[in-house]
Amino acid sequence: MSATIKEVARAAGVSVATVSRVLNDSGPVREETRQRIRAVVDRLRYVPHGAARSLTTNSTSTVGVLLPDIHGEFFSEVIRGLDATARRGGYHVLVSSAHSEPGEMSAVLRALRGRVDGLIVMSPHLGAEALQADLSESLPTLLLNCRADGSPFASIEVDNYGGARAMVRHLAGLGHRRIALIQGPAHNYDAEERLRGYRDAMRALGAPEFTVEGDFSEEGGYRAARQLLALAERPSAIFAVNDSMAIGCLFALREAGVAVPEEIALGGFDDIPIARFITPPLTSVSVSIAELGELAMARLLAGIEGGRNGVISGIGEGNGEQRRETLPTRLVVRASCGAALGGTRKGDMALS
Amino acid sequence: MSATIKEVARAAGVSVATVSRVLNDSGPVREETRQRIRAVVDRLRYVPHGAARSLTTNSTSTVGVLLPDIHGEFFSEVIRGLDATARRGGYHVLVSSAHSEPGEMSAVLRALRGRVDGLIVMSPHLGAEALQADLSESLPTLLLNCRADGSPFASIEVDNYGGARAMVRHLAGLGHRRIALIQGPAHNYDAEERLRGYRDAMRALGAPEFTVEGDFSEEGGYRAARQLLALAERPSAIFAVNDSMAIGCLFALREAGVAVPEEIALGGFDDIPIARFITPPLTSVSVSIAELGELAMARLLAGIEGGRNGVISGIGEGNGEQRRETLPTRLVVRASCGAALGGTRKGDMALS
DNA sequence: CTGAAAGCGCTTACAG
DNA sequence: CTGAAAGCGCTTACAG
Repeated sequence: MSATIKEVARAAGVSVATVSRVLNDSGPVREETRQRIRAVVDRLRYVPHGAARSLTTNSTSTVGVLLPDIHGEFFSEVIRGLDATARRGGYHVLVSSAHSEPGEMSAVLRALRGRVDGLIVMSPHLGAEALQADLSESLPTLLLNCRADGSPFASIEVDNYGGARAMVRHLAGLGHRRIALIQGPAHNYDAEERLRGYRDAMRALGAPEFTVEGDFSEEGGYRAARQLLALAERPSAIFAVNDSMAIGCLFALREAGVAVPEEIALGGFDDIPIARFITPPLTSVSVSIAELGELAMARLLAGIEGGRNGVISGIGEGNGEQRRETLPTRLVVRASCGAALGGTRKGDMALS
Repeated sequence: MSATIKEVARAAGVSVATVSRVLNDSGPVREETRQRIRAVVDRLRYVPHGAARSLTTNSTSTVGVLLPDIHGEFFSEVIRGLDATARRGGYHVLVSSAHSEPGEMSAVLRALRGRVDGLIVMSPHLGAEALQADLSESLPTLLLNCRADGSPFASIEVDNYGGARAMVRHLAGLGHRRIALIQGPAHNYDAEERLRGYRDAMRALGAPEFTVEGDFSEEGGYRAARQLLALAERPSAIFAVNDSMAIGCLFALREAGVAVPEEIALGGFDDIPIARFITPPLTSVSVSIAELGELAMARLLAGIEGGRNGVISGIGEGNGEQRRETLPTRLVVRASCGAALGGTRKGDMALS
């Protein structure tokens, strides 16, 4: 059992009120008293009891983060960004991951009451309206990579649409017309936006659309590639909507003896660290995930602090002034698309 | 603002004590009363206030998880396992990541007081003795992949040593003697254990040791490979102590026109999902990370519940009966080491 | 500058 | 089966 404020007070010969004041730097305290108390605090290794403080201040210094069932780098990176800026702001992060079913999501959201000062919800499966019932406008909330149209909450998302368009245009610029798309999981917002970008770009080019199902996994990319290879008229380029699938696809192409990029050009999305270290290095759309996490947390904390000060924040304050931000992507051209043929790692070219 | 227990009590025409009883299924309540209260709870969407409950029960239903600054799949997987079993047990997870400096670690550990019922600390940089000062024997604590010798806490670790030995022996079995090792970051426990496994195995074979520095990144593997290639007498096999480095290494070999596995055989560690989809597919040591997380959380929760019931648990109960568990690894043989030459994905062979 | 006391929202003996 | 009351460890007006 650790010490309580009462024990500190007794040991320092003061009231708990005074101890509280020096702990929180609130109210005036005689310098000598302050030092005496500080000394006792250190000696007793006293740390205020979180729950007690939460109860009286009605704030928890923690934010809840709900993440879907995601694998790989993305998850790590986004947490890294979220956690770093949370800590800098003096907040803790309560995570809950692997929410594929809506019911689970609801349960967790409920359980968080009184435990968090705000919420970051990443829900590529569920649109904002589906979440609405479980979200409270009185709790600062930020939607991440979520279909957020018409929701009263602020949101941040990656420019999936723009990134996908850029990739298609780049491939088209290299002379490709038969550009196939390996899709992401059904009902996934990121995947759908990338698909939309592809479609619009293809339409603008007057090129034939050409899609095959996928699921964001290497295995899925592999299977999709096999399907494409079985086609009478093969595509001249393949755009996998994430790098994992692009890598699975590349494996299938190599297995089939198809030269990349000579026979089929290849592009991915996400620009995971491994992308530049496969052969040929993978052209991809770069997304700064950690930055996404940082930005999201910064916005949420601003909303929380703003709400505390009665400032209108647009973060679940029910004022309808919900902010919506989009994080830009960047096309990174490497050898897999044929543009940088023979180029080495050093030859990375970035097109904003 | 959400409803409080008092409002529920008033609306149901009972005392708060009775409401509390039905909420917690403690004590007897007339069926009719129970139903009336349940109805009000639902109507008001009442959820008990976490902090208040924590304060009176002196338990938080949350466990803290401290993770080092790790990237990639590992992080996601371990969280997935931890979170899944925590939720199943009715616990929340407070994560804090990116602890590279000891000071940071201390600060976070302090801040967690009164916020968690137990702790999982993954600290490959710091040994248990370094953590000792910041850990309390009165708080159930489990050390993950941490140099835990002589600590009063329970611990779980991956069998890095055994996995590395298995890899070396396998390579040796294929006729290799000049087996180079690409090391992990200095002072990293996992890396050191893998190194130790390599050394012992090489010594047992009477083969010459042969190590070069690395840092667990693709880039580090790339650089290490360049060093090895510059050697007058090149190794005939390279064992990178993680897959990311193996992939960077493979890239360098290919760039230099060295055939894998014909000229140089290659092995990694971790068996990340991508391992089987690179060319050639990577022989690696498989670790079930999600399982590691599940096991760790299960042990911790048992310790927490046990402590609650006064049972001796060996999880930071100060009784010196600290349990130490090791999660086995599995060698997965693919084409990169030359054993499965010409084999396809389907040709994965697993040697326990 | 300092202290006594109320109150945050719960749970839990203790009575009845 | 049910309720009144104490208490968990804090913070914060309110007095002095």
